Amino acid sequence: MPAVARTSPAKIVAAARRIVERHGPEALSMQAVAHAVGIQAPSMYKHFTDRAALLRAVSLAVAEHMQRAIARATTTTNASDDLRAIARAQRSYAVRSPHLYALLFATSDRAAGLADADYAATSARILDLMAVHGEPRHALAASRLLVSFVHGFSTMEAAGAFHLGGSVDDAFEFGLDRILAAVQRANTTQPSR
Amino acid sequence: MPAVARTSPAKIVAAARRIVERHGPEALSMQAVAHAVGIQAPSMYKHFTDRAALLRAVSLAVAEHMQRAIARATTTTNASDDLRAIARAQRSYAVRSPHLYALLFATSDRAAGLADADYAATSARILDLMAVHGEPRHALAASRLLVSFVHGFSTMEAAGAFHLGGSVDDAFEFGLDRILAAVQRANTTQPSR
DNA sequence: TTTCAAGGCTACGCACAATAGCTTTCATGG
DNA sequence: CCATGAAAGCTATTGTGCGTAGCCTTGAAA
Repeated sequence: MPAVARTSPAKIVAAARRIVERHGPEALSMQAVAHAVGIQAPSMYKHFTDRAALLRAVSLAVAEHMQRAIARATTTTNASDDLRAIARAQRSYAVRSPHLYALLFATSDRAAGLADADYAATSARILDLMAVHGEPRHALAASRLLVSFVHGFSTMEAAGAFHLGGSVDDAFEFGLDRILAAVQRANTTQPSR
Repeated sequence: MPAVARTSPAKIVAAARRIVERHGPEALSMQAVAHAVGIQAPSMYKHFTDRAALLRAVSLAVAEHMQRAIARATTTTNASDDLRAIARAQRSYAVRSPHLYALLFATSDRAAGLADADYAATSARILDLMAVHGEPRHALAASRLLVSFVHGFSTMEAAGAFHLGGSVDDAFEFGLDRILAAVQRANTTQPSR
């Protein structure tokens, strides 16, 4: 290859990620990232075609990171425990890094939204686990129920929407318990009440 | 009052709302709104201190509009029907106007997020209904479960996240059924299975 | 050693937010 | 019946940020 190479796409993404994590996506200016990696703003365009592309790269990196965190959380001992672990890992990530989490679901004019393929791995894992934990014919709907709850809860918690008192942790566990019980396979040891 | 008055805050908010609804929040420039109401961009600042204030006003108008839609949906015949109706109304709104819906939950640096008070009415209504439908001591957690599901599902549907086939409508009704059954009061006529 | 492209730079154009300061219009009070 | 003053408009301007144009440097490869 050719010339001096003062930085790299990976370093740029890392710097951009840090900025978004701390100050939100609108704080992500090409200039800020450029200075963080020691180059001038226009040189950014040698690595990413535009700001949207950079944001997409950050989204992708975050998605991979979160999927790894989720994968690490599963114990593979039993399906419902794994579903719980995935749910907790997702919420934990969302609350710890709300800006990064929001990025994954941003729909704003396709600026940073991820392609279907990026969710495929985790979706498939949840679907498989749900087919074991519950009735296979309801596995898709049950997965959507669980995933919607976890995503909605995490988003609202991160946005500070739960302000009526009561333990937010307890509410999450309550929801998790009720959902898993409600979609549980009939012939299991634990009865539904 | 004083002078010509070619427009009004209400008209400006209406125009701004239309722009956000159609093209998303980032399409909301002061110039675009100004032209839509027939004035020049700097004159906008005679009505709103800055862009964030305008966006906040739009959020508020949308919140009121959606709350009215939700209030209209309730039949007051029985608690679980009302909870279902509220859930369906919220999802319907989110899917029909995803940009406006997203605005209500935007946390981005407090740009457009709403204050606690704006949610109070609907929150309280759901909490009351849930106290009737389910065990009162679990009403808060059960409300959070239901609301999280509805919000998460609506957001993900609007973002096009449900792409694995199957009926999205059915999945929503499935989730609603299971949640309401799972938090139902014990001494009710309808058994949980 | 010559070439050439990657990766850096400065200079620039454009879009948008926001401010400054002027002008117009009408409602009110002398 | 005017004089005043505030509301609401305007043009001009500044600042910031995206993105492009075009030049320079360097090292790898021919």
